[in-house]
Amino acid sequence: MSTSVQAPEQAGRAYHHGDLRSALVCAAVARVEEVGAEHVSLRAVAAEVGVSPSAAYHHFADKDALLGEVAAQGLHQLVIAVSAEVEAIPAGSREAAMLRFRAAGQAYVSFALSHPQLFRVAFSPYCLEQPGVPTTDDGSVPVLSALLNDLVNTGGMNAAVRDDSEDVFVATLHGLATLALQGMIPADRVPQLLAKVEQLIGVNP
Amino acid sequence: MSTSVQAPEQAGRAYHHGDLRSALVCAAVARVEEVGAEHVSLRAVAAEVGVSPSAAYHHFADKDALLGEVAAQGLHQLVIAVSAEVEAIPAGSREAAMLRFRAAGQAYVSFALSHPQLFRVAFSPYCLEQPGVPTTDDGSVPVLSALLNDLVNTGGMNAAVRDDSEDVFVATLHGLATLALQGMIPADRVPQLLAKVEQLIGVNP
DNA sequence: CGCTCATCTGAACATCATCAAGTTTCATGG
DNA sequence: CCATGAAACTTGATGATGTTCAGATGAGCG
Repeated sequence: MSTSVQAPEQAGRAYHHGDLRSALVCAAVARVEEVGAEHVSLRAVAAEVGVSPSAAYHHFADKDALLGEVAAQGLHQLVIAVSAEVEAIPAGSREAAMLRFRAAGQAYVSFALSHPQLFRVAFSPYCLEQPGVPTTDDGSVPVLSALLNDLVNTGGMNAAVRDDSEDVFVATLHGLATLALQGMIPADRVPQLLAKVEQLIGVNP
Repeated sequence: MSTSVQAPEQAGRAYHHGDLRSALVCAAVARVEEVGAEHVSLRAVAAEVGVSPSAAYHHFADKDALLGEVAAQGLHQLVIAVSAEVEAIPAGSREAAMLRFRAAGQAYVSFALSHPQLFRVAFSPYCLEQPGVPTTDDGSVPVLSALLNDLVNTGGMNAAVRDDSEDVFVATLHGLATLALQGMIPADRVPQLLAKVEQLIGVNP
């Protein structure tokens, strides 16, 4: 459940060198998930870590920069979550490729619904101010790109269809997740809609 | 460009009855578009209208409620913008239905790209706290629902395909708009992708 | 003319982001 | 082993912010 950002080794210890930067990001992520990015205060985050508010300014230019890191973390965790579900299914056959594809879609939406605030901040303006975030060329979610390659290679998808399908698929997935989060699409219809997407996009059973 | 929310009739006039509530929402919308919802201050909005900060509390429970109204306004303006583009094309023939369908998609994305901050706040948690916002049954964007009906009626789309296609189409549209806004899909690829979506969703030329 | 009520103001409070200056801690080289 | 300097953190302060509340103000009604 936790990721690359670690809490300090020993609690209660005086910090100074125990990688405060990561600890702050970690606490900020937690706080964002609790109350949403718009209600997070720098001071509360610092207090949770047991440090004075100004300490944060030795690691981040301002509050927005901290939230930018949270956004990057959110994107990262999303990729991790999707990858984990996909890689839990051994690759190889065409059937496997399809199962992995399906798992990716479900994992994407599941992540959004189980970490709503983190998902939201990951696609907020905060992550725009952030360098090193996966952009277009990188593919918004590289895992998905790889999955489509697998599908094509194992014959589960027509190669000619692939290129445009990638962005469309990613967009649909993201839209479903967002609208479901917003309550504009009932969450229980999502699996059915995902199946429909598969069919439309040209995944051959 | 402006919508149902009006500025007071005469500038410089003492308010007191000139519909402060609407004026505040209007100013808040402007402020959101300038600096983004996360950087809007209640005080600045009040000042822009020429009123003391506390006056706002006679019309809104708190700042979040004001931003909730802004979110609702954003959704409303989105619907208006899409409707306007669609209705600029006279209905009737099958070809017209298709053109209208295409116009709707383009209008949706255009609105997102030209009013990024307003679009974002419209699909933020703020509008969840808001009653009377179009939800599932209403259809997230009712215009789109009507458009699909037209397509089916004029033979531009198979009726059997329609039902699931609606949510998928809306989701894809929304995903495209969101990711384009985020820079995760190049804006200049959007028209091409919209065409692809049309084809996938089963619009018959 | 005077009453009343919703509307708005003023001043106040707690909290917030941010910064300048001081203080602690640590690693390092003599 | 200890002085030295840089980096990490704290203290204290400043101005802006959200929010509250007691009162002023003005409109409409009797």
